[in-house]
Amino acid sequence: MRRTKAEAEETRNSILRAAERVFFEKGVSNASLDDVAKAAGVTRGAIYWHFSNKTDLFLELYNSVPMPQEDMIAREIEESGSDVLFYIERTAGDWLEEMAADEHRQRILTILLRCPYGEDLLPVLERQQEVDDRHVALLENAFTKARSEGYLNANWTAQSATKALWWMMGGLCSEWLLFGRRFDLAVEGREGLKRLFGSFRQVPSAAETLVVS
Amino acid sequence: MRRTKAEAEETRNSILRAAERVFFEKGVSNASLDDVAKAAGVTRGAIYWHFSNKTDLFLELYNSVPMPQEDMIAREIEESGSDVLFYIERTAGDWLEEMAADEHRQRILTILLRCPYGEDLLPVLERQQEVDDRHVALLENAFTKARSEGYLNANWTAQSATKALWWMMGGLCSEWLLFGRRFDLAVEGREGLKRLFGSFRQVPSAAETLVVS
DNA sequence: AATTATACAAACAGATACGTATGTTAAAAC
DNA sequence: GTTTTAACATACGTATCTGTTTGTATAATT
Repeated sequence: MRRTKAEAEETRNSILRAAERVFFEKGVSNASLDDVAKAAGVTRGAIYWHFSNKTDLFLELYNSVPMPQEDMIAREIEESGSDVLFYIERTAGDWLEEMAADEHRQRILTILLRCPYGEDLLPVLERQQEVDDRHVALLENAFTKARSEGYLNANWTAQSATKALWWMMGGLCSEWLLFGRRFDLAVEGREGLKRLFGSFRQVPSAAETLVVS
Repeated sequence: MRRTKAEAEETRNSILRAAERVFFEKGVSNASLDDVAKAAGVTRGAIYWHFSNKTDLFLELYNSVPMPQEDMIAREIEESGSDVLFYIERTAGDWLEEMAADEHRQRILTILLRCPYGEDLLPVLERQQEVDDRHVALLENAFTKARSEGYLNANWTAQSATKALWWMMGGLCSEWLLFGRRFDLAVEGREGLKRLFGSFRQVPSAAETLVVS
């Protein structure tokens, strides 16, 4: 029964959403296209009409997730006049909060973390690495600005601060996503960020003044 | 052709080592028992003789990896008289170095990170969580001792320091293992540890006292 | 020395899962 | 109004993987 173009696009989207759930629950390589089809309320025929195979479906699923606009973030960093560190901390905390609230993102990221990047979906891995590299570069720029404006503790370089933050965020999210969300991501995350950025800011002389006074 | 008991144990071990390589390369659920058998130079008959199925093989592989003796670490923490923080930093750095040198551990950990913990190998996940929880508890004890002895900066609590270190180590290793070892784990790791522990130690008043005395 | 149990290999049967080929219906195109 | 074609469903053939069964040579047992 031929559907209208809008309806077809609807089924395509429902297949993508079903693939997201099924891939998340059973793992990409463990899920069959029939699982996805049943979850979407269609048959494998519909999947093979809209996508060429499972790898293609996975790639399209990966492409369907909207990327955060890095340009905007970069511009905001430029414009964040006073305390750059405060802005970075707030952005990181907000990102955690969005992650905790958005099951869509959680599933996509979990799938990406767990997926066995063997040969066929290697382009996904490479693209993911590009995105990560750009994010790290953005962070390092921000921390460099913070250092040049005297906000960064002498103990930290822009690079080491970037990596410390990046790895902490990564470890935090990995544990939360891969090991069953056993804590409140936003609360624990913001607490950790507070401490880490406290140590970024803590310039000894000022601290001494604080303690002495 | 029946082999002697020693030879049988040898083939069992070769199957386990082959499973480690194959699971690492193709992913657990994507690897067939025939792949493992061929990699081990046997047939599936040998595998089904020594193990009951793939899940059992995976569990035995997981059990075959020797656990670091926590008791010893705990005792060393107790005995580390002077600077507990220095000991923790050194232990963490050594752990990274061992990881970088031991391809065996790398593969096992990668498999564990990527494996789709669905239903059947849930006990593995739970045991892994227990191990992690004990490690975190050990760390927190050490940091508590560090705090009570005045080595820990007022900016950090024992808990927040524990989590910061834990997440940073986790993010570091996850990125290194899952995304293709694009940097020197030991060097970058020790650098990051140096900065983080620098901020742990940096306690103005105590440092002042130390310097003055 | 004969028997038995062990350590596998080889063959077999059943279940998926994949890709394709074909069928079907209704929306477009003319 | 007829034809065409898009959007699927259904059916088919095939490869693969699994679990079991059977075969077999040799070490261990008696």
